[in-house]
Amino acid sequence: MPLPYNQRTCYCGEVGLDRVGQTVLLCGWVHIRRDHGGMVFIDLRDRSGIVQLKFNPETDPTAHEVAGRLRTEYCIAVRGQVAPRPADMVNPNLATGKVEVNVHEIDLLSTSETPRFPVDDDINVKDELRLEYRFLDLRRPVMQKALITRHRAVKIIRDYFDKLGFVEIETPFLTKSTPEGARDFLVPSRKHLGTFYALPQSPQLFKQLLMMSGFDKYMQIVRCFRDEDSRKDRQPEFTQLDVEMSFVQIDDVIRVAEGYLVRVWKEILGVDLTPPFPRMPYQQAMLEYGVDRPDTRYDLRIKDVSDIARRTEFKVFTGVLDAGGAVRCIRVPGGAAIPQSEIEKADDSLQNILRGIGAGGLPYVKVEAGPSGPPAFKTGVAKFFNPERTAELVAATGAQPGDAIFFAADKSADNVCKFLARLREEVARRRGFIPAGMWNFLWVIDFPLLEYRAEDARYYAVHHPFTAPLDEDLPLLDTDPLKARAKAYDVVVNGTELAGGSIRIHRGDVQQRVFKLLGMSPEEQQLKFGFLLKALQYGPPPHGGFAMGVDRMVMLLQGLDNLLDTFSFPKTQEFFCPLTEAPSPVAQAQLDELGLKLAAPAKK
RNA sequence: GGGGCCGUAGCUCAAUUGGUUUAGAGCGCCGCCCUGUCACGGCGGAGGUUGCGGGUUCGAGUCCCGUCGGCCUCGCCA
Repeated sequence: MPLPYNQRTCYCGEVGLDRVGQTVLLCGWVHIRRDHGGMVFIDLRDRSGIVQLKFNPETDPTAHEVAGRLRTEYCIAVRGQVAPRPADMVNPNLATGKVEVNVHEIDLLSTSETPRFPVDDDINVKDELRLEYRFLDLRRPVMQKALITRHRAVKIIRDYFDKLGFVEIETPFLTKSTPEGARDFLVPSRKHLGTFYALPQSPQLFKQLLMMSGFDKYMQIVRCFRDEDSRKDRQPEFTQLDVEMSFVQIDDVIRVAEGYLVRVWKEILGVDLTPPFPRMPYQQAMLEYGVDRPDTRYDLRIKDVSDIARRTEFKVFTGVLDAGGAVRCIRVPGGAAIPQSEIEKADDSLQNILRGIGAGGLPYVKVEAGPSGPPAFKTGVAKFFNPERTAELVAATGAQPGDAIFFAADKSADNVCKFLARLREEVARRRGFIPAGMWNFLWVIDFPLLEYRAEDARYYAVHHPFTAPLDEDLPLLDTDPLKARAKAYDVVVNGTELAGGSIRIHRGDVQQRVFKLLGMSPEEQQLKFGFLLKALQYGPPPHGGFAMGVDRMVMLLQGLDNLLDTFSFPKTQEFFCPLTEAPSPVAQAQLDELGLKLAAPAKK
């Protein structure tokens, strides 16, 4: 019998003791049916939770008859009376477990095929299948919670920035390709045959132009597109909080960014962060942690022991040092207890993991109490350390009996960083050095402005080509560009880069100098960035800002290690959408209209 | 772009060195029974082109080649 489902009285999860005696009208999906032949129980689910419905054949034969035909995921509306459960029938596992609804009327709104997987929190199903049936996957309470949390985080951001006087301004999705940086997604133009728009990798230049337009506080929650291979924490399209401000220095931007992070963590997690967050120069991060996004929840800091290594007889050490490399190590407290197999034998041994990223091996020593007092080394490369070198290394690392010391040696110091950074992570995880519930926020600052890539023999911008150098490093652009530091900053939390930004170049002459350093001729500069250089001629204000990965933030807030569940409709690693089957071939007529001819027939 | 692992019932998995008939199990599904369950229970049942194509072999889920898809990883991601 038809029920006025538009007159729903409340959500399932809101049916509690306070509603006992009330008549409620509920809408939702059949979570599970328990049919006793006589009495039928249905768990009804909506986005708020689950409540038990009771169908009694004696009092409500018509409704009971319908209930007997219900199956999982049928969509129904019911009207009935809320009743307390008998004391011994209370279900403590259900938020609404103290009550049930005696259903008098039911309306079967639609039936359902048997779902390909249960609509439950704990499922063990391949991601691909979940994506194909994403509409069912998203019915699962844990997913509903994830998307609602995402909504709340975004709402907090908008409220926060609105209150501070920021204006949210949309920027184009169909824009100009900028070959610098990631690979662009291209969109062919029908009006201008043979030319292409690119989807924005970020609204970087538009937000700078908005500063030149006088909107001195801009923000946008915006989709960005990068056609680079995905990872479990990377999707081809993702969402950024994009912020830009005029007349600011680094500290001003950092204060604004810290403010919203504090609010989000407080309001979503109830966690009190205490600004200002610590700041760490890039150099220190690389030396002590091996990465520009240090996880400071555990120590295991890297020590450079090149001086000691040089005076050993170990050819691996002396060899890389002669070649201008470095020898560094980390001390692992209690590391002597790590079994040999885990260090060098097993398939997933530390050594094999390091070899997988290019290390030659994993030299190490275990530390034990020496016969006459001072610690001694054993196993591994212990034999290359005479008593003097041993004492020096013990002093340098603070090693105690029972520890292990792992070395990385390479003729490239960058590689040494890479190896030990990976080792830190791996050891911390395996040895349980990562404390739960800790949120270590920090700013990494003083990034180099440029890096040099030998493969095409030119400089590249570490952040992006619009980042300003530190004022005192400006002269270095002509003398020693690699030494110039940038007015750039990244927020790192627990080893994840969450946001990054910079003060931008707001002087045309400086911008052209940087472009030139990046190997761009004046003609090329005009071709690629003429509009920026033009705008810089009309009273550009000093400005800077940052961008933050919203998806990544939501991932952190929910304790996920996978970005997929922060998106409503994500894609697989190969950028395929199992739900819509995008991308797909298009009609020949569409290609003709765009003046496109395929070099090879489309697959599938 | 490179490397690795994987693909068997609706789902998650099993199937000895290539060899036993009809490729199994749990869950789910279908039917009947059951008035207080909430992991409901009992009895019965259906369900498979082992991703796809080729090859080796007396014989292939198992071995080889190709292909499609998924995941991990290196490169890449200013």
